[in-house]
Amino acid sequence: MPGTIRKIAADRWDGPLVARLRRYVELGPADIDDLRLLMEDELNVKKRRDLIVEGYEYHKLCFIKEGFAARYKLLRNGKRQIVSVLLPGDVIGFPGSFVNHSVFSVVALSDMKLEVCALDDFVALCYRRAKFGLALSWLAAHEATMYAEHIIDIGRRTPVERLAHFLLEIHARLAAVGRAAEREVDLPVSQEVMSDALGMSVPHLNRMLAKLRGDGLITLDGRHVTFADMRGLRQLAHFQPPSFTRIPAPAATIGQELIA
Amino acid sequence: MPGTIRKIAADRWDGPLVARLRRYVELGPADIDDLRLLMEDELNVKKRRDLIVEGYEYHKLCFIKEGFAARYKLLRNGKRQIVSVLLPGDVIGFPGSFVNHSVFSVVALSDMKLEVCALDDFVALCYRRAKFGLALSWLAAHEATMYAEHIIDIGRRTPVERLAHFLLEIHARLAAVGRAAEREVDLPVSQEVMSDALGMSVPHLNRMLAKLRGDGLITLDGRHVTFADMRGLRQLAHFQPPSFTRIPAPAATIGQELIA
DNA sequence: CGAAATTTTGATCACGTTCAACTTCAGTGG
DNA sequence: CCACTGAAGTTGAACGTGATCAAAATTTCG
Repeated sequence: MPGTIRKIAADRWDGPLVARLRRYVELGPADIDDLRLLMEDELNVKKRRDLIVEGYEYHKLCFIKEGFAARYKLLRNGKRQIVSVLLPGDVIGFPGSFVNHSVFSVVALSDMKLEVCALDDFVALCYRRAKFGLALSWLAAHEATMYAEHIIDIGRRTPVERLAHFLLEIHARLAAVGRAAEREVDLPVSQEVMSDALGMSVPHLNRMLAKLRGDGLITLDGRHVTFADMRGLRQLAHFQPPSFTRIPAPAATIGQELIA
Repeated sequence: MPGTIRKIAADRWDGPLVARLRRYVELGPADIDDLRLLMEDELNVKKRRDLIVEGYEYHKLCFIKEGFAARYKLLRNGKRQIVSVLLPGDVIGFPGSFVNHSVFSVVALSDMKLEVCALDDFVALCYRRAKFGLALSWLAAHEATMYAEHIIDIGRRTPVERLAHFLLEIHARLAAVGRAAEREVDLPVSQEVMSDALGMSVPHLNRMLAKLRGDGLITLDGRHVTFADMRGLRQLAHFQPPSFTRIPAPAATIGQELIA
């Protein structure tokens, strides 16, 4: 692998954004420099703060460096449905920044560190370097896949299965960014959040948690989960993490990386 | 508006794909030509045929010219959850073509006409014209928004509300491609499909349909729905269609279109 | 230490599933 | 032309699951 020295230099700034995009596409030093220049701001957000409020305009992309958040909608009857739990490496502002009036709200579930850039600036970069537009599409496909799995969860899985699936998903996603060990996780969320994500009541969620424990599939210590029987849990949840293709390199312009 | 003659010529071929992408971005004659060249095939598919089967590789994008389909997953217990109903102008292969082994299946709900292109070819085009990569992102954001709304539906709306929301969504989407009148739709799907989409049993769906009829919100004649009280239905369903931003034009290269 | 948030447990009951039978309708072949 | 078939829609009765409400136990945090 040539150019090692330059590569390391550019990597000095490697936010969660770079790590995330690298799952889909090769990024050279020039790419990373471009990305860094895009960032307007490093933002610190306190727990329980609303980041995006339904009905307002919001045209930024925020990349989570640290902390957790939830994308949700509040219904007239006071019920809340959480659409997705956001972890380090995830993007806030998708898909909200693409519509005129945000349809969902996002709230910080813990203190957070974010990197912010304007959507318009990102789009401008995409025009200059098409690979970023593609990376955004891949990221969107990833997001959509998780949403779809969430639909399956809520629609046709029983409450225990749902919970099992949720635990495995969170574990897999945290492990993918190096924040979880092989067979354990610290849950980033309260039971209320889980129940709002999984479309059930808090007491029932609690009982299902107890059931998983009783069946010897997990052990619990506060919010620390240990997967006692990963196989059994996976089977119960029908869990199989999707593996994403990488974006093909441009055919005509091989070596573009080196020029940059 | 200059260049009218060329524009009309190019517009002669305007599949549902062009109409769909135009919701997000300006397309010039050169763009449309490029798109047309991409298309490998026009495909006819019979009702009940599987288009994508879970677990297999699939790396094409299909644009629906005519007909309906459903993206779904079958669970071990025999239950089926429909993730989304696909209408003319929609894309088959998203997000399935972005993962190594498709997680969902797609089945034709009616006879269909499709335009097919290879994902790799589309990606190659994106490298040449960045706007297509962005268009794909926007389309993906649109898809993700619908999925998210579907999660809300199943998770926290009551069965009647869910059904009402479903009817309104299908109506709005069909109207957007000119296949539905102001206050009526021909449902493209059976009650079994609806129940699998909404995560309830067929009998219950049927009763909720009867309830909407009884409450004077809709009238039914076979699969022809007339919205007797659109306001009331919208309120019941908390329905508000998202409106999408358009992709900003490239700042530096105004007039790029003319060169092409 | 006091106050608030979170987790746990219990009792009751409505809602929606399940299963079953029956109806209606479109297509098909005798 | 009508009987046959299979798919789709409709209705009913019984059961079980998970929501709801309430309260206690526990932890976290100001």
